[in-house]
Amino acid sequence: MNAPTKYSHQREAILTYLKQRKDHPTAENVYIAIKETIPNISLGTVYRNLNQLSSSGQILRLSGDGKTDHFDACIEPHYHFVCKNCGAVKDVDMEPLSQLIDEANSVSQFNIDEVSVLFSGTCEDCV
Amino acid sequence: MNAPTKYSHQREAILTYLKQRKDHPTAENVYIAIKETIPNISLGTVYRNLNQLSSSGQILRLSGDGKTDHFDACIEPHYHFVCKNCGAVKDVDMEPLSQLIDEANSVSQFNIDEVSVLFSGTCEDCV
DNA sequence: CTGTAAATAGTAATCATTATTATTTTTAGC
DNA sequence: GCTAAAAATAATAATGATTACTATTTACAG
Repeated sequence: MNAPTKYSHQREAILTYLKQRKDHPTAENVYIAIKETIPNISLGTVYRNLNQLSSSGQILRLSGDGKTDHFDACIEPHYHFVCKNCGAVKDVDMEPLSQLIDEANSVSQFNIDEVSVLFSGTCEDCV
Repeated sequence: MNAPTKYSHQREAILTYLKQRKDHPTAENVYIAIKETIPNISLGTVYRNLNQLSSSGQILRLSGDGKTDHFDACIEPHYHFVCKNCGAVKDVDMEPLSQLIDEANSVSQFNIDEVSVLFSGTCEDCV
């Protein structure tokens, strides 16, 4: 089991901030936003808490744009899109395919429990 | 249009090496392997050529394990798996769903031309 | 209250990747 | 085969994202 978790004002603020966003901020985005209310918060604290929140399943880490990770407080399975031009990460409002993981497990020797579906192309703001 | 491409011994070796691998090496892996035959090759050269080969569509870049990119000389659409324990990236031998991109385009305003499906869990070597 | 362990701020360090630059290779035209 | 221009290279410095370190602060059980 993991180390016990103590309450922290900073972690609370990070989670609250993420929950009220519909986009998917990076650690840097979160850091800048939280500084408005907690001016002396440290970037390391943001990273540590994002790691803790995602490994405890409270938020989702979105890798895959190759560079920086993005974070999503909506932990329901859903698909994402990344714009090759501006780098924005957005939700794709389609029904996730429930059979994907089962099918992958049946054709492989792996023990699969997760799937990430990431579309890419150009977003509506980058014509 | 891109800069014209001149032949290079190093790029040839990198592509040949990638084609004969069934796993999906990182830039570092490629660098170490190619050094066997071209001892003074530079890591920067490996990165530059992997970038060039992937942006010209000759190889595939696999992001998504969060850390390092992996490269795949098989450019046919197919799905991948990453082991959360050892980090290995492997192929999943299932038929890719051709309708995924169409469906995502029909429910969104994005101009989607690519999709990456990445399963994760534990591989057969990490029991 | 008090002790202890977790969390923090501030900073240094690491890792993957890209940029820079002087030199070498490729290759097209003679 | 030579020659010249452009691309590619090796070596190294620099960057950007993330993690590690450390002294101090905070949460909270007894």
